[in-house]
Amino acid sequence: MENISVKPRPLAAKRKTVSTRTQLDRNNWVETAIDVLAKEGVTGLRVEVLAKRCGVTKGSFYWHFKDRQDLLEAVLERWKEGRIRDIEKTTTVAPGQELEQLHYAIEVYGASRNRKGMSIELAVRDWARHDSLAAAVVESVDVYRLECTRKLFVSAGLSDTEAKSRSLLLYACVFGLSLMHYAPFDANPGELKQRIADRIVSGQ
Amino acid sequence: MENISVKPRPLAAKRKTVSTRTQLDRNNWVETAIDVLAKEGVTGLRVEVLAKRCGVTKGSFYWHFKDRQDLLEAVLERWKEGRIRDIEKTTTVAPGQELEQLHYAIEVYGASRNRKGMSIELAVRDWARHDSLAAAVVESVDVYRLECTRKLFVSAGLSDTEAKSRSLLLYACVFGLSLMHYAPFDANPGELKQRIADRIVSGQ
DNA sequence: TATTTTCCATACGCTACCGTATGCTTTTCC
DNA sequence: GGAAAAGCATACGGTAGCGTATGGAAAATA
Repeated sequence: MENISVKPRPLAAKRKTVSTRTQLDRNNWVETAIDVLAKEGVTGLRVEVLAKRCGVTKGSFYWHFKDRQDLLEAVLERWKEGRIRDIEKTTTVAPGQELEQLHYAIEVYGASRNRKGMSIELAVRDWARHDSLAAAVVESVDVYRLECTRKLFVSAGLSDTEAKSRSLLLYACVFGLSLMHYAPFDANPGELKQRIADRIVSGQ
Repeated sequence: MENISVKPRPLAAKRKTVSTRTQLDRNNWVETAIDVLAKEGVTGLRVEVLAKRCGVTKGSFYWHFKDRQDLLEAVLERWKEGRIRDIEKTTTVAPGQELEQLHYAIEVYGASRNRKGMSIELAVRDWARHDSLAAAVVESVDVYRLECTRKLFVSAGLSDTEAKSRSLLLYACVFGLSLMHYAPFDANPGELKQRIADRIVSGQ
């Protein structure tokens, strides 16, 4: 006797295009989550939305994660690690190259390139305004960043307090610029940014 | 024949404490909405939550507003008006007082005082990252702010491009500082801020 | 005072989520 | 190749939120 009710047979090939790309792990989920975080913010980080984006159902999600909070914590942890590595890479420099490196650091954050990175950054910071764990993570990253940049300024010859001030000014300005919409204010934003960067790293 | 099922009679006095403070209008809703916006962000702006906070039900809400979007637009409009007025007040100054006024503007935004205002500011800016109307409002406010501050710098004697640069630096720094968590970075944040403010408005 | 208008409560259907329970495949390991 | 474990689908109950419909109370007006 044949099967009367034939199921649609949701084969693995149905999920992804061709290659039977199954077997998701925590990393895949976290990466996808960070993608969504960049675009939608933390409130867009929904279990069933992520599942659809991964080509599976939430049955899979709850296999890898205890609950939504478990994912959120993993996202924060991963973001923090990535930032720490990035900071170390950006602020490690040969003697004499400190000012160039500072200029470079400013430029990397700005505008077009690293657009996704900045979206994540802003999403996490907004997240931190309503969540104490996220706030703690942001704070630790901030302190680490400020400290690394401070050392660069010190190496460049600035006094200790002035170095602290410049370091804070640098990051405040970088993040501040990223959430302003000043395109119609000036026809040549490139020159403006250059002047601002100079004022942050150069002089006295 | 008496009423078999006697309703609990939800009198007006049930809503607020004593004074029968009924009769909400659009303004009341918008003000409450901005309060919630400051604390929860735009995603916390829920119709039924607002209603509870106003001491009424959503039946009232949908009397004053077409839908949730209608409220959101009213909030944006009101925020914009308030900002424009505030900018005009802050940047209108007697000749010779420009630099003092710029210092004052920086100080007003910073830290403790005007805490709520900055919360709203950040909430609207995050909102603008996912909503084109909010983005347009933020942009118009930004351009107006930048322009007003630019004039102050010009009046203080700076060149036109330098004034633009400083104006942008000022607001970027103000907003950037507001979303950083740098408390453990320095024991004396007051001095740091003072140095930063000096670097923004003074020199050359 | 009677009637309209204003303002709000209540009840309803609908969708989007979360988290759990249960069973079906596929892989792993013996 | 068969048992155990891993990985996922499906179905379910529950909450929160949006918007509509409708009736009732309160205020304005005649």
